[in-house]
Amino acid sequence: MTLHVTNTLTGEKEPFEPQDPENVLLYYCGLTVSDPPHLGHARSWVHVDVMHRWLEHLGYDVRHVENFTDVNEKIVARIGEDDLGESESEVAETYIQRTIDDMRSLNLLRAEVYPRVSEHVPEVIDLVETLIEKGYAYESNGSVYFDVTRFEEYGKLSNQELDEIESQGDPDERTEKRHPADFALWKADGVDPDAIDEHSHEGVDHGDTPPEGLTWDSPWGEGRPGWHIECSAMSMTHLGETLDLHVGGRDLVFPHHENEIAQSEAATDQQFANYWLHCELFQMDDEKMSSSLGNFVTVDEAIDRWGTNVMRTFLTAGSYNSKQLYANETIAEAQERWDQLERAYEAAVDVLDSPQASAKATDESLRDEIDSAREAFATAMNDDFNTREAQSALLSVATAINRHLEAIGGDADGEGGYDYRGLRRAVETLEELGGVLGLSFRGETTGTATLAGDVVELVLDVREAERDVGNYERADELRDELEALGIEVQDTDEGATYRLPSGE
RNA sequence: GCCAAGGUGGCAGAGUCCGGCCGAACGCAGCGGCCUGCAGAGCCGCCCACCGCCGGUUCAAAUCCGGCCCUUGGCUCCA
Repeated sequence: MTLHVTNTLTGEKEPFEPQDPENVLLYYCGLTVSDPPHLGHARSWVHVDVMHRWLEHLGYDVRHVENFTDVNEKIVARIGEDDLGESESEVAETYIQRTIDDMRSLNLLRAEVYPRVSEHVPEVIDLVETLIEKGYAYESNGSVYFDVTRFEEYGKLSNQELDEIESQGDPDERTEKRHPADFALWKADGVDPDAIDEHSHEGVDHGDTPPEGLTWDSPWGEGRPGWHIECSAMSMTHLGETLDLHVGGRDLVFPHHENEIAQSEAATDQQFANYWLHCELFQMDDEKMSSSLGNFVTVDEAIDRWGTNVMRTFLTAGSYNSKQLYANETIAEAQERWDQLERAYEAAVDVLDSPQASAKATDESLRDEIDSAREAFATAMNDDFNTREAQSALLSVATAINRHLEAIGGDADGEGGYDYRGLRRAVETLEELGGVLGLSFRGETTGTATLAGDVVELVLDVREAERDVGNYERADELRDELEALGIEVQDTDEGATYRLPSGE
């Protein structure tokens, strides 16, 4: 089965065929860097990252471009707040750095480039000029608007009729516009102080001298790029006129992506993107998580608390295009899934790297289960990146490992022994397919050469001595105390084993 | 009001495009058993679903068609 994706443009699940059979041009609508990234952003990032990884797994060379919108009145509104910075670009850089740090801690593959609006203003101006020349845009009081009535297919992405769209943009723009749904490509002058007020955090008062944003000279006078135009300018600059995949949040379908299509296709007469994929949003109780509602958990808080692997397991616990419930219970479940994978992985590595792993032992059912898990994983991912099903396939590898270890058990020195080739295949499968989900197994087993590990072993030796003399009360205390530190202790036939908390 | 997505067990979440293998996956929670000094982990088994409601098509529907109810998102900044 080949890869199929759900295309918002058609509403259908379609076979994915990039223009060039070896390359995929992927554009992801990145953030406006005016607030710290939250888990909602992380959810989309991780899903795009998984798409990227799966496409590479399928053999494509993925050219992934992701922008930072660093010119926006919301950024200007943050000037002077906390230690964010004293200018629009300083505030933007503060948040860009934070965003990049978060991306790294989520184990995201790097994009080919992360273009910023402030470095693409000449391209924006060129594009706006083209649109005016072709009659799709008009200047009004130093601002330039896109004329939606000239673009016949306007509304094709969000399925709306033009006369049902009431208006776009600030109220005071409306007098300058020919049609209420026309949207700004270029805005005259600097940032409107009212906009600063509107976007400032509560309690922040800039007084009589509101901060000012950047402006650029243009054929229409000093001004700033409109909100939507930058994505068209940047994606064309770095990926060309027609993208294979354009991905973004569901909340951007209208007006942002609709407007991108209009301005891009009007300018180039080419289809802007062949496949539009939209990531669904988090649900918190009965509303979405968002910056503007303030009901978010930041990425760094989440990573600190749960760790990268658990967060990625959580974020891929549903399909990218279905809503996900954000709740402690759903995260705890992800924690459990990840622990199962990691425990099985570590157990397999332990045995694999032991003399009990035999060159001749073969466990057909282990091998069969790995093969069918690999197939199930591929089928799931090819079916519109069904990450939940993919996780399920991974878990079945873990079960197969445990079953094999259970079956051989303490009898490894006897007839059978552990199936070296089977376990090696299992370990590689977890690494490879887990890697597609961006999960990384620690690759080392219990008893590592860390100081923490040495100390734990020391405590376990003491505990073992207590057990030998039947002092179970003290032994249990020691175990409880270790577990209070996050160290899992397990008594087995070969003595106690332990797992350090992730990150240690 | 208009546009879009969705309503599946106690929770979460696949399956719906291509009707039958769905008496509904995977996981969590719950219950038994194995193992264990105990616990955990693991293994084996079990419990819980008339798949929002009503009607239709069909030999056969969670899956197709029609109507209705409800939820969420978009129509203002938003992943």
